[in-house]
This record gives sequence, C-alpha cells and structure tokens, in this order.
Amino acid sequence: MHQRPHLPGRPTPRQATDEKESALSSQRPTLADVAASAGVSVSTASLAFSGAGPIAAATRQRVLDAAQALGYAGPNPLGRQLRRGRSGIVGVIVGDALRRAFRDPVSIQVLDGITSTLGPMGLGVLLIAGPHDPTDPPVDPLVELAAMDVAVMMWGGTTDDPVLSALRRRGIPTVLVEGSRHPDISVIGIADRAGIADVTRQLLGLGHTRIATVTLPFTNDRSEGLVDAARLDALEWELTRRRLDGVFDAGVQPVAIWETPASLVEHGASAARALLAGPDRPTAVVCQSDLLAAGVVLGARELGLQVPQDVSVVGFDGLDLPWFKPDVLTSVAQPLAEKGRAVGREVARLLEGEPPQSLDLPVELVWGTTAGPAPTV
Amino acid sequence: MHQRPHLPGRPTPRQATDEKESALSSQRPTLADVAASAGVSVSTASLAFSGAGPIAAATRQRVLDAAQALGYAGPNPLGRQLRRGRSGIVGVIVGDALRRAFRDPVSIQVLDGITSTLGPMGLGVLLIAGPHDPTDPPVDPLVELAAMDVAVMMWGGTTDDPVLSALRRRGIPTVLVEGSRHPDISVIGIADRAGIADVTRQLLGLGHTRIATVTLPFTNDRSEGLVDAARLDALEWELTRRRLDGVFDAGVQPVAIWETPASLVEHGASAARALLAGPDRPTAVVCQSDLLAAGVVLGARELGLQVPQDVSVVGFDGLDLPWFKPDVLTSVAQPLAEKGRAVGREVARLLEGEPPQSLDLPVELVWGTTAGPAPTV
DNA sequence: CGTTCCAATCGAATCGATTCGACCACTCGC
DNA sequence: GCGAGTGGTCGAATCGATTCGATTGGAACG
Repeated sequence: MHQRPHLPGRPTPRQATDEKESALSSQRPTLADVAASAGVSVSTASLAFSGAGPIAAATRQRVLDAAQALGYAGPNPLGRQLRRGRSGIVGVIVGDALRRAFRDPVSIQVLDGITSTLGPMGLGVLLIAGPHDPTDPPVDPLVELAAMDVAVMMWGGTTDDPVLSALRRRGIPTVLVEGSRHPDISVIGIADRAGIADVTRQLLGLGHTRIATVTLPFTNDRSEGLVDAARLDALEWELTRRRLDGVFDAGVQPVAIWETPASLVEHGASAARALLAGPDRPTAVVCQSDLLAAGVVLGARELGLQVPQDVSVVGFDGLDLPWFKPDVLTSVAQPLAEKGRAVGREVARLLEGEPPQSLDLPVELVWGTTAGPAPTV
Repeated sequence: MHQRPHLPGRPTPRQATDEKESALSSQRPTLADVAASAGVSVSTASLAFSGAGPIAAATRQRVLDAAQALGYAGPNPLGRQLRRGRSGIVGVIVGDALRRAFRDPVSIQVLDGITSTLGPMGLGVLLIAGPHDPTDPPVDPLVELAAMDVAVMMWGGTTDDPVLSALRRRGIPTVLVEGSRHPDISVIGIADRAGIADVTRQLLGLGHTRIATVTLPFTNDRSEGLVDAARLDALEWELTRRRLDGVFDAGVQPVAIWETPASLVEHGASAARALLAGPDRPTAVVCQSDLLAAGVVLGARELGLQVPQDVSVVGFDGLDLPWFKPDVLTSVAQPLAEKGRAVGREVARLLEGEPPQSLDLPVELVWGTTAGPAPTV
C-alpha cells in the first residue's frame, strides 16, 4: 500500500532542503516557490492571491506572473483550511443508499435548494449515505472522519440516532430536515401534521367514512404490510408518526394502516392491491407521500377501479409528476426548494456562531383530480 | 464579517502560550492536549489513534482514556489532510443544476455506484453542479477552489470544456463519464453507438422505413425542436453525436431529428406531439434515452395512437420505470451501477498514481412491448 | 556478564498556507 | 525641516496533525 510509482500526494519526505529549491521541482509548486521566483516574501505572495491587505499593483502582478510561469494554480486549499480552521464543507447525510434516496424527487429538490444556497457562500456539499444495508456499520465512516463544518441530516431519523450522536461527539453543528424537535439542534420542518389533518377533514366533508392510510417506513428495518397495534407501538420515525397523527387529529380512525418500506410508486401500487381488493374496501386513501399516492392510483386502476369515482386518493408533497398527466394528484404541497434554502440559511447561521434555530414552513392544499365525493353505496 | 460572537473556527489568535495549556481550554482539544494529559509525547498519542507503528496496549489505552476525558473526538481531519497531502475527497461534477440532473435516474444510479465504491476506500464525494444557468459563471467556484484528489465529470461535455481545463490547470486527475476519448484522461463509456445501430437495424428488419429520432441536447443552450443541417453542424455534445451516429450507422436517414433540452419525460411528450401529428408520420422513433422514449409513448397515446401498433418507440438506458408498467420499453440497456463502480475503480487507480485508462462497457438490447412490426399502410 | 536486538517512545521537521505585528520609506502638513 | 501618518513589505508564529530517525530500556543470547 506504500510503494507506488509516483503519487500525486506526498512523495519522498527527503526534500533537498539545502539544494536549490527549484532544482528538483517536479513537485507541485507552493506559495513559497512562487514568492521566491517573484522575489517577494511568502506573506506578500499570499496577499497577492487573497487580496486581504494592501499590496502594490505591480508587486501583485509580478507574483501572479511568477505563478503563471511556474504553473501554480492558486493556494493549496488544504493549507488554507488548516490555517482557517474551516473546511468549507457541509456534510449532507441522506437517509438511504443514494439510488433509493434520490428516486424520491423530494430529496432532490431539497438538496438542490441546499446547494444553491450554499454555493454562493463558498461552501461545498459532501454527500454521505445514511444507514441502509443492515450489514453496513450503522454510521458511515465519513460521518466520523470527514472534515465538515456543519452537517445536515436529510431525514429526521430517530431521537437516539447513532449518526446524530456521532456528530454530536465530534462537536459538529447539525441541521435536521424534518426531524423531531430537539433542544439544541436546528430542525427545519413543515406543518405536515396540520396539513394532513386538513386534507383528511376535507375527505370527511365529502362523505368518506372508510378511510385507509398508507405510510412511510416506521423504522429502518423496511418492512411492508398492514400495521397492527404492536407495530404501531414500534413506530420510530418521527416523520411517519407526525403524518399519521394528522389523520388521527381529524378524528379519523383508519380502517387500515399500511406501512411501506420506502416512498416509491411500486410500494403504493402494492398497498393498493392489498387494501382495495376486498369487498369492504375503503373509499379514500390518505398517503404520506405523492409517490405512494400515485402508486395507489395506478394500483387501483389495475384493479379496475376508477379514481376518484370509486376511491379517492390524496398524497403529500405536491410533486409535479409529468407521467401522471393529465391527472393531478390531490395533495398537501410543501415548499421543497424553499425548505432547502431554509436549510442553507440555517447552516450559514450556525457557521456564524449563532445558536440553533428551528423553523416550520407552511404547507398548502392542492385539490387535484384524484379525490372527490364518497361513492354512494 | 469578522466580529461574530464565538465561531467554531479559529478564535482569537492570541493564545496563552506561556499559560497552562489546559487553563483556558474552552477551545477544542488537540492531539497535543491529549498527549499532555496522558503524559506521553504527541507522536505516541498519534500512534495510539492511527495504529501506524508499535505501541504498548497500556499506553494506547491511557491515551484513549485521556482523549475520552477531554472530549477529544479523534484527530482533526484538516491536520491529517495537510500532512498527507490528500483530502480524501472526490469532486463529482454533474452536468446541470442538481434538481435537473437528478431527475434522470441515470445520473443517480451512476452516482450511487460511484459512492458505494469510493466509500469503502475512505473517500467522500463532493457534489458540484455543472454549468446550467447562463448567468452563472461558466465554472463553479468549487471547481477552482475546493480540495479534491480526483474529479469526476458526470457528463462528457465538450472537448474544450472550461471545467475540464480548470481541473487540468489545477493538476487534478479527472475521470470523464461518457466523454469523448481524450488522450491523457480516463473515460468510462459504453458501447452506445453500436447499441443504437443494433436496435435501429432491428427496426429496419421489422419493415420500418420512416424512422425519426429524438435526441439529447446538442449544446448547453438547451434548445428544443427540429434539427436542420446548420444545427446538426453545431452539435457539441459528444454523447448526443455518438448516439445519433448509431442511427446513421444502421444506414438510416431519419425523416426527422428532434432535439430536446433535457432527458425528461415531458420533452419526449412534446417531441411526440410535434413528430407524430402529421399524416406522414414516422412509424418508428429512436430515442436517446428511456425518459424521452417514455414521453414519446405517452405523447403518442395522447394523440390517439397505439404503441407499438401505430408507432414503435425504442429508448436507451434500460431503466426500470414503475409507473410505466405493465408496458416495458424496448431499449438498449446500459449497466448503470457497473458504470459507477468502474468510475470508482478508475478513481482508485488514479490515486495510486497509475496512468489514466479508458473503458467501454457493453450494452444489451432489451426487447419490450413498445416496438413491433411496421404498420401495413 | 557483555552484546545484540527489538519494542516502545520521543523530538523535531514538515505539510502549505494565513495573519499579526514590526519595520521601512515616503509623503504630507504645518 | 521635522513628526505623524500610511501604504507596502517582510519575518515569524501558527493551525493540527504525521512520520522519520534517534534514543532508551530490557530481554534474549552466547
């Protein structure tokens, strides 16, 4: 693992200290080389690049020319970072393997909002996968080892999340997206519980009495199926619980609670196949995400049911799904990009040394074509 | 911008050098603090953490205990990185704003392959957006400034890409995904040209004579519509050209070439509306991606056409689109995750100091339900 | 009992920058 | 003509680790 031909990294430590520096200059040039070549001190050369301090235009140009001649592409970020005590990196931990996490447009849009806010601040996003494969270590080594000034956890997770405690141990300020309220941690959330309660009440107003609900995962173990009382007790994910509570808040006792292993169309479809096949099927299904809802609609159609004539379906997120056209999901829309931007702003605040501040964004009911009056039996 | 209350970063530079070190230890502890507290030298303390060298178990434990007591969470990555000359970071530049780039499952799956290969090697992925908004600077500042050991460009781009030259200037080894063959740069590609030629020949064999093709973007300017000779000359993206050449290779002169601004369902749909409305419509459409193909199918259905009875549609990528069920796109499947893994392996090679090595992965024809014999007129 | 050898430990150099305070000419104003 | 002020430059300390070579103590060996 050591004796490779010629690494870009550290070469042999025996540098010709008493030789002419530029003699064996196959190494990458440093600021010191540039300074020497320009005939100025290192500090002056630094000034030429950073612009932090007074410097004569001529000197500056001389340094820049020398840099050009030596093929020096600017100060080494590693040196700068060590000195500054900042890496300029924000670790973003997504709640799953990337290919699964990002099949959900929700994460993508939030991530886009985050990067577009952080970018102009000179911060980069380090992508870290969350816990997924049970054979993996519970926390990605990057969480323990990578340099980051702030961390963002893209899924609220549970309160005693090992990732969260690792970050805490390292003293890395953290922003939770849709987590549970935590005393000294920033949580950027949405009014999902109230939003779900609202849309559920609308369904009640339309005469629905047999209402089922299709939920996001309860825990990391990714199981699928009908939820009984025991399972309900085992619910760990705060997000799932909040949205479920929204249904309860409307005074509804669902005729069925179906847990899915991920927010994906196919899992909505299988939920539909299970829930809507029997004779006493529900007349409305409240889903905790739009992808699930879309899946339920597709599944219902497979069964020969019409939406919304035979069954109403509502989702959550307010996604724009081009392949769903001309139908439009009835859904509780959350401001996805704004959520990302809010995260970005909170990251900035933390970097400034401000205390954590949580925030709840509003949601908005979007009445589409997938929900309507309960069928008259 | 300077006088904030208490930053996590560098505080006041006036440290009590002649004081007791642990006196005003509100600062984060360093390895030196731990060493002092454990009564060993800094080098020994380092050994206790890195395990690189012989150390007595008892000593090691003493250091670890001291660290625990001080709340020292392990060596500061910044110091380590500077010393090692490596940041452990791989910059991945996606070809667009994240929200657009990642609406395409192709990028996501490749990215997943990359991270899952890089992760076990202790490397992290720094996400960098490619050029998208024309008002933005042509290269993201991160490309110029961020610390990275290797860069991956997720879209081949053009040969004289400004991002590529910036990386070159910085001397950062680079891996191109689906780029044009470059002498001293690693390119991980697929046999897309041959694959498209193959599927096009199949269409010929099925009696199709009027074949149109729907392409990926020609340039960064994101225009949409029929391509004339002038526009064909302006084609910059190598990827688009290769797949187009595949059609030509089969001896087909397309009755229409339609350029889309991105690989998205809706752009496929508008292509269909434009291409399939007239009386002399093509009987087959070759699309450069599956999302485009799916869009074409949906668009065709909107026009009242049946697929594949009235028009055959083939795609490229071999995606699994749950919402497209029970239909299955006829497509040229590429090994997406394997592509990502190949990128990861090549990154590893470059880090070892090996010379760049390019690679072409095979594709496989998947015959689905969206292509069939040409309609008998 | 004197060597030899090895494991364990330490000191010091080093990575590549930033930044503070000192210093040196100048110019300006009186 | 002299002190104050200032723009420009430099030296040196510093960030937090890693690592090489030297040193030490004790066990094994002849």
